[in-house]
Amino acid sequence: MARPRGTLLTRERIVEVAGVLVDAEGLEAVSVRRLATELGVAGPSLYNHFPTKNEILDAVADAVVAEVDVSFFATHEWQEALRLWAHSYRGVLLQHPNMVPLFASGPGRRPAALAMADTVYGGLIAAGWPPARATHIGALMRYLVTGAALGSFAMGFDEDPQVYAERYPHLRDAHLLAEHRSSVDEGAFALGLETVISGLEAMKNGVLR
Amino acid sequence: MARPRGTLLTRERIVEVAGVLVDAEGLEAVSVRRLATELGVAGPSLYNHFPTKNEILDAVADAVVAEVDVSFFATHEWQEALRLWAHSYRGVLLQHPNMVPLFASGPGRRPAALAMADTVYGGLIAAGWPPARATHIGALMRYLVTGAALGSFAMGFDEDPQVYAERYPHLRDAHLLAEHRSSVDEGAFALGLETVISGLEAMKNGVLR
DNA sequence: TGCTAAAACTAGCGGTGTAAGTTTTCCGGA
DNA sequence: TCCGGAAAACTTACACCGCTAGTTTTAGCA
Repeated sequence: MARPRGTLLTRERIVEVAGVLVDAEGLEAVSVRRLATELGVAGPSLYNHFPTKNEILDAVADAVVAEVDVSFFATHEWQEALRLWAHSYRGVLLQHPNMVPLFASGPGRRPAALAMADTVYGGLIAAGWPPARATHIGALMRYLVTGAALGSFAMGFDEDPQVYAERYPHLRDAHLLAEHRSSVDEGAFALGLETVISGLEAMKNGVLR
Repeated sequence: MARPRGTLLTRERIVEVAGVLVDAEGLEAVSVRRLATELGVAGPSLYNHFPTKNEILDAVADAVVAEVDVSFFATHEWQEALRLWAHSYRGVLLQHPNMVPLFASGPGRRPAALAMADTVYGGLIAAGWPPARATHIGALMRYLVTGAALGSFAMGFDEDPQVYAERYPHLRDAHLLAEHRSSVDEGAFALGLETVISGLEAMKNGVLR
């Protein structure tokens, strides 16, 4: 086959199939040849649409970020908007756990990530926050959400309980955490979110600093 | 050469050299053959000491975690201990930016990570926090620190300012952030840390909930 | 002293990302 | 309407990757 009649590949289709493959089988399952096979195409054909495998994965990550709902900043007060946005953000990452490592290495300056940052920053400015603080708040929220997603993904207490008891006395019951992990994660995340938001509220009202 | 007179390789030496290599040239520079060359040894000899390349990198990550200072929980009140520990933790990660992706994929249950969790959890319990809350607090701090390290590593506004002005109106001056990045990161991290700690203080005194 | 386990080696397998060059199809301009 | 160049698929191939297998020599212990 040389050039086919209809176009077989588009950036969109490549990104979509790659995303499905990552979700289903993990990052290591995505090789150029494997992804091409999944698309019904021979290996290096993908390089007609992307210069590099990493750029494909970056685009996948960006498509995921695009799922985050930032509409709240147009309809709610900044406190509630932050809260709802953060939960949406975290929810999206939790739905794609295999992609979390992508956010640890790829640059956070793809279109969807920038659009999200733009909306959040704009919303905070409109709410009266000084630019420097708005920058801090946006960054801080990102830390919380990505840190939480990363933590959920990476942590795990599933070894022999006896080993724990001997070596790490305070973690004696930590092996129990495995089954409660998602609830622990939610609790810790909510704790952080609420303490931060009420701290910010106090700061805005001049109670702090 | 068959088996040499003196031992050429030890786990410690492998981990140490691998760490130096990651710091100097990044994760992709570490291949088994390259690392072996750096150790003055032929490729697969490393497999006499580690079953897998990933386990080498896990050990490197764990050695980094071991640098974190957790002694404060024995000498300070829980608020100050949390603060000092978090800063130490973040400082260590910032000194090894190339390793950040390791913390996004590797399991957080290597010895040093567990020892750190044990100390923190124990300190919070000793300070009177109920176990469930102590778990949340420990997890939350981890979210903050790793999220911040990850953010510092991944973020970057260094493209053409004109592109920003057109597409992301609120980020018009965001390209300026590149030069102030470390100060922004520090500010955002400190903001999170302080709001969280004072929120926790209020909670412990029964002001909240 | 002799045996076993350890620690290095060499050779090689299947897979990886990507470059190079080829062929065919599509599409815009004369 | 024709035609030339870009686009999009292909095949081939390279250098490297993680890792396995089997070999040899040394070290340590009975």
